[in-house]
Amino acid sequence: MARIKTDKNISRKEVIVSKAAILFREKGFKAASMRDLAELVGVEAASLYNHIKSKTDLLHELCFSVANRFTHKIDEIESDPASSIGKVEKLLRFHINEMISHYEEVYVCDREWKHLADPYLSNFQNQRRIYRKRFAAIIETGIRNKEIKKIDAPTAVLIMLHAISGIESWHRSVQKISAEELEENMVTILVGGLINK
Amino acid sequence: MARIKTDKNISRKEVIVSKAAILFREKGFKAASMRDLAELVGVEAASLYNHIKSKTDLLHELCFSVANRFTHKIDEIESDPASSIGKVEKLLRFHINEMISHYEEVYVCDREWKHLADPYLSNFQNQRRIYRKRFAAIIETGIRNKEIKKIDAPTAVLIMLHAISGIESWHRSVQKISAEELEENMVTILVGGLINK
DNA sequence: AACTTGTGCTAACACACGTTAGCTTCTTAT
DNA sequence: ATAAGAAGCTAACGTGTGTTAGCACAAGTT
Repeated sequence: MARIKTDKNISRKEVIVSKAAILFREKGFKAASMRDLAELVGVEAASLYNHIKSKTDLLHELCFSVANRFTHKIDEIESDPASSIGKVEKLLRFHINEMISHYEEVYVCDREWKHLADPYLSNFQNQRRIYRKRFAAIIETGIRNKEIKKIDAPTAVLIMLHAISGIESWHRSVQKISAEELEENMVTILVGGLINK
Repeated sequence: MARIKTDKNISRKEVIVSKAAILFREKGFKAASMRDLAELVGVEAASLYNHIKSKTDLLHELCFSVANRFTHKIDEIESDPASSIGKVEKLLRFHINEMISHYEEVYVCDREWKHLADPYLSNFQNQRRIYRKRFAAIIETGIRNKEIKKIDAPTAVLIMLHAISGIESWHRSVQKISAEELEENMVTILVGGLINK
């Protein structure tokens, strides 16, 4: 009889959720089976249900924990006395670091949210839409300030957010530059592409 | 008895493949069932097999037709007497236009290739790796020429390619800027982020 | 020590999936 | 008109899926 190993302060459910992130990232939500997950956790599939409600629930858990982190960060940044370009850079660096250090969860949230079920799906889409609007608003302020080139702000947001998800390829590459170098390169190119002049 | 409608010069198989692109884009490869596809085509699921070999085969078809278009384009651009930055811009514009006008196929190729089966999977990964190296090589030449900032070329490639896949969000947004504006904005930001001063 | 709760197991269900077999019907060429 | 091939249908297969029921053992509490 195999027990799920837990360190102090980490519930068995949390262990399952984080293993699920790894599995969903690797295979995709639909292609990952509960039996796969059970094997990864070291237990029989049915045993998982002592800790979780359903497979979809795992996805909820992952998606909203990530989404909430970003929402809190943009709250913080909006009330930060920095220039617009400074705010953009801060947000960008936050995204990059999240993608580097919480790779699996962020990636799964990014790519697999489509498989959420209503009402979570609508909630998620809403939260996402609002986040992007707030991000775009920061850029628009920068454009009015002449800090930022005259560009379409939603397009700029879309470029940034998707460019960041490219860190997935960095994670899987064999010859990696360091995380710090990666961050600096991304900021140089992306912020460099926005700055007026 | 419902027949698959075909215009001149479009085989029934091609109709199925292009409907598959739409479906796979919307639901993801694994979540899309052959019965879904059949309904979209206007026929019973079993009837599809008079025209195609398997579900996976549809994915092969899609992925390689897209990948080959990009391979041919980079062949063409490499032997083009343009500056490095000019080459990058041309390739970037090609990607953007492909993503705009062959949305479903390009998107599916981008996101669902993981579900290819060997040996196609290895072939695809190989082709992709080589393509990215060639793209990076163009950028590296530009860096040596001082046309392009001193950055990590593979990172620049990764940013560009992923930024482009953000056009997905543009497609699904209600208030769209025009395709031309989108292209110009993306080029401004991305090429602008590379140019040395 | 006794009891309660938590955690695991095996077995099984109901269902959805990709695909095949076998037959019918429509289209086309002789 | 008829034969041949293309394209459709229904029925069914085997398999893998998420999940539940029912039971056994372990841990924690009184």
